Amino acid sequence: MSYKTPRITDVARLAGVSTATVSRALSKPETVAESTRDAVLAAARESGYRVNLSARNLRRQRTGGIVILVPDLGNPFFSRILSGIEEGLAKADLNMLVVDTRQARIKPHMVTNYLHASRADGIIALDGSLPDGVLSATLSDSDSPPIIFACEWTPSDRFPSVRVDNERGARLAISHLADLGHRTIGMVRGPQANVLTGARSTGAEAEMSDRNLILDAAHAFDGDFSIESGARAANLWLALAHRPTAMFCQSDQMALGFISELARHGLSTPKDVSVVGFDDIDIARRFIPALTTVHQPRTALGLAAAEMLIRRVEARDDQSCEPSILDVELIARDSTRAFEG
Amino acid sequence: MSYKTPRITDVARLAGVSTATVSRALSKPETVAESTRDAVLAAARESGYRVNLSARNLRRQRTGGIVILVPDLGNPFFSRILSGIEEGLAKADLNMLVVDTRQARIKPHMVTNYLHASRADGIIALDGSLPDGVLSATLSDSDSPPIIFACEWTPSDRFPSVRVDNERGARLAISHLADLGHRTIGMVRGPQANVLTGARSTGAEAEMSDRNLILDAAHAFDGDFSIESGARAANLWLALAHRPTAMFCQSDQMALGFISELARHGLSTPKDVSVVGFDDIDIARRFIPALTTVHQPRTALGLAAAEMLIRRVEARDDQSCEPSILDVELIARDSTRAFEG
DNA sequence: TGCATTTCTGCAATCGATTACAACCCTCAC
DNA sequence: GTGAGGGTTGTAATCGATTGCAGAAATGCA
Repeated sequence: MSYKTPRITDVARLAGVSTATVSRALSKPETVAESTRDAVLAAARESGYRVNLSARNLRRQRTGGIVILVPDLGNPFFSRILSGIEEGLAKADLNMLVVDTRQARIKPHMVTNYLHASRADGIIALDGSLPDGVLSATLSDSDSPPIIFACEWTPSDRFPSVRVDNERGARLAISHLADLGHRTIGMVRGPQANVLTGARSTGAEAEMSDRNLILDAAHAFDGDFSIESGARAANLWLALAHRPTAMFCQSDQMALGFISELARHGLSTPKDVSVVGFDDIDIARRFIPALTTVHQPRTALGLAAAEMLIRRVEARDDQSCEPSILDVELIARDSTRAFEG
Repeated sequence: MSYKTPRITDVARLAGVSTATVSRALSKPETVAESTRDAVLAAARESGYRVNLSARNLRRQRTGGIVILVPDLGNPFFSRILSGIEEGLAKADLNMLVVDTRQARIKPHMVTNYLHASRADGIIALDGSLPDGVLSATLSDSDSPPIIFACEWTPSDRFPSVRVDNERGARLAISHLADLGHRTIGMVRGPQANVLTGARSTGAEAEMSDRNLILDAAHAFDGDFSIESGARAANLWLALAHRPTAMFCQSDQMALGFISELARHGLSTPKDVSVVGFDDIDIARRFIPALTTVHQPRTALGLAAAEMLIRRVEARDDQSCEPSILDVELIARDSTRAFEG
């Protein structure tokens, strides 16, 4: 005994009205007489009616979904951001379509597929390094849905974005180390082309120069924000003849990898070197030593991104492109200590 | 100068054929003559045509999306599983709709919304603790899409699932500690009602009893798999008059929280207590000390779940309900050592 | 050449809801 | 009593693609 899903005509028949009335009673209740509305609602409940979203979306010319482009889903840095995004989207009854852009880097057309209005009503990109071709296609195609960047952004900055003040964060990190008396400060950078790497490097170097410190090129290592790249940097650091007494790692993951690898070689943080991270991921305050780092409000950032996007989806003419910049904060914990010259 | 998105009729006109032919040339190329096909493809390329998914889905009675129910998106444990799922779904050209079920616990109807065929073609639940009402509704409603569980499962086990052998994992953990000479072993459990808690507790206790060890009720603490609940357990452990010399924590996060909190009180692992975790999250091998734990193949698990679901979506009659059980492995690292009586 | 297949294509119905428009019923004021 | 105007409701077009069916064209075979 299997029943077909009830359709709007079934509800209409049951309530003794037309489908138009059912539709209105359900989505614009105030336009329908109370008695009719009650009858419709009762019929809907009785039959277990649920609107068919494909049909609604086709008619309304929308999809009810927002695509989230994530550089690497396996990276826990993104999980709280996604959580914030989901919270924001749920309010507007939008779904979150999560797409990992790693494969997409190889096959740009995979991403292009998502940047189309029939797939999603909007896009939140957590990945600033999307192929140029993809984005320009998006810009020129009048039919592509609004896109905004969160955390990262594009170098050209032609798209709206929500992010933290990365330069200031980096300055805070350097200030903290300099205030502790460190004079030779090294750095583990993110990927060369990454906008975050650029902003954090700029901020760090500006602060150092304000304080008459210089960044020795031999003390700056390239990483990719991952734990293991931090560990690799540690090995380079170990090989140095003159080691910096403090390190600014541009992500917590790299900081943890760095500290961990040093520990394997018998060196301890902060005794042998002070380390500052960036992000304040969940494990940072529970690591041993607890990591001094620059806090990013990740959930709030995701939420803000969702809200900004919703505004654009609802009012497509709002073309103001001001990035929304959230504040960062240095959290001093146990991975840094005063330099004892 | 803004162009409307081309529709199938535009392509048809351009290629000088009917919409039916365009549709076939695009989705069943072998049924169309080669010359016609070429003309259609050329017209499609020229006009920048992309199929409207709402229309296709309406007609085909599908949605192209799979809903993933995640207990807590902020928890990095899930990120690699999601990554595996995404990989599996992408092959079948299915989207991943991620839903956080935290709010849903308060508002069950929110979840019910997702369990409907017009929303998704299938469901992967990473949350075994969904309200009973929700699931029974799903079972009885012939129109709800296939659902499978990954990692967790339902106590009744009436739904297919993909998971690891949790009992065996727990036995491995206890064996490892017992082999190291520990005779009093404590435990930090997950939430009371959770199936994982049940299986891991059962396995651990079975192994202990096989070895003539007993679990003192005072040595078993309740947690919720989170870092902070591990830290709370550590404080209870500290208050104990007779402390177990080894602890089995039912999640890595709890193990890390436990070790971290002890460190704050000046105790060190494994010198003062040996600790085994469960999951092998990314940070485990980089924690200080590196965490001994039971490895779960999380990406593979997500991938397997996606593939199993795809099979069910494509052949709805396949009602075999055998859970697929993946293997676990104990990874001995530095958080455990021999008991020195 | 003539008839039977096979291959290819087009017509038109269909998926299920939304909504512009028109029609209707009331009430109320003059 | 009549017309204006507000409130409700129904009719039917529409969103854009897919596909069953039947007809047309091409091919095979005797």
